[in-house]
Amino acid sequence: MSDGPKTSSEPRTTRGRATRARIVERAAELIAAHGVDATSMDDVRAAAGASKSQLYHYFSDRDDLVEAAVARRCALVLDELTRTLGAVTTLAELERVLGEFVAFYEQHTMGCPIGTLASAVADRNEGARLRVAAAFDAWERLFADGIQRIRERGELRAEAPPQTLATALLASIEGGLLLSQTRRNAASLRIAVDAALRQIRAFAA
Amino acid sequence: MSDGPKTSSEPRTTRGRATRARIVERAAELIAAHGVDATSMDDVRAAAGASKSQLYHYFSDRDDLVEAAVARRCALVLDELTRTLGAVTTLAELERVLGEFVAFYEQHTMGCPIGTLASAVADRNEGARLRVAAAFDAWERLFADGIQRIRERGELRAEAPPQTLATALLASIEGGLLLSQTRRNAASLRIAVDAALRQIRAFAA
DNA sequence: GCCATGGTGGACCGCTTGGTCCAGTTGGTG
DNA sequence: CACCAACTGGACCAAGCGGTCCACCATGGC
Repeated sequence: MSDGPKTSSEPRTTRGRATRARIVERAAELIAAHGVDATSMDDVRAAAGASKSQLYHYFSDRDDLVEAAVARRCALVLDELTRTLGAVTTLAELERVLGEFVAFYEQHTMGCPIGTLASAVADRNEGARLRVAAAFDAWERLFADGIQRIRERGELRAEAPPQTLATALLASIEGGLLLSQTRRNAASLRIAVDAALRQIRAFAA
Repeated sequence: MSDGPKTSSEPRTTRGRATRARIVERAAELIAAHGVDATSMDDVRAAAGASKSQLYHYFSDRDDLVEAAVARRCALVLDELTRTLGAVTTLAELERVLGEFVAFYEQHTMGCPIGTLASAVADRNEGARLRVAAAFDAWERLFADGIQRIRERGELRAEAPPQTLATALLASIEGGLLLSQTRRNAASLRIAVDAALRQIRAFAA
């Protein structure tokens, strides 16, 4: 489950693990800041204070490093999402969390950390694509589990379908973020999220 | 309204206009097929059967050509969308058109022609970003106008907000396409579009 | 028929890119 | 403490990139 067959070599010493981790960490930061295509191996090398041979010692090629960095970034984002969504058990909490989410993007005009990776990687790096797909799955499950808890609590009727509602909510968020990023105006995101939320509320008991 | 201040020179002869158009056309095709970042000036040059000096005669730099190609691609896509959405006047027609839309993506796994451009260009080419934003606006308006016609026809109640519903529908489509493209499975798109449609149907008279 | 202007061909340039190679250092184990 | 695999540094390379330059061709108004 750790990773694909492409990885050059797994570090065997403490120092090696630290070096590899430093490279992945810096690569993930650079990619998050400037995008996959605008991040070169040499940028990573410099930021990590490593040498060329180290990059190619731990990663078979650029795609391999990108995949690791994408996986790392997804893990970080999912940590944050789990922290805010993992404990949601009421409709009010879900609405509050999503409200804060939208409020954040009203102040920081940017794309979705995961969605941006998705379209940068989808048709070009199969390994990285799978990592992003897994991140979407995990995010969607956080929504689905939360909705299910709300339902079990009795706030939603039994026929409310958590999985479907979660998919629709995630799609609204991703689409809303793309529209808002392109328009440099968070209004679209707010409308999209409100619509998805209304859809859920339609199943209120 | 024609274009920005960056354009090197507008062709003054029939031959010049043909050459410029050929370059833009091929650039738009290559970008649609392989993405903005994977399309080099030399790829365009070869595909258009032109010389380097011609590219830089008609466009000040790569960004300028990308902007023109993006605008061209958006225009083509919008033509098609206008053809299918422009005449929608009933809920059933809207549902049919969207059903065909989803069906298409169930067979051809790919991203949204416009959405893909959006995220490739949003933070890197301001001129192109504005073209994509305008395309989103036009698409959204096609939806809004259609919903309004449906409402005026009496199929939707007076309080149905065409503009808001159009934004939510577009966001659902874009998000659904991104999820489906990443997952290589059109199920997410179908769910997202169904949800948006249900939202509209909720205002049925 | 001349000639200015717009259009064209393609060699050329400096730079960055992903990737290779090998000599040297480090550090855990027998 | 010796050894060997793991690790490191960085010079080096070919290919591809965006972009420049200049000599040459086409054409329509005088």
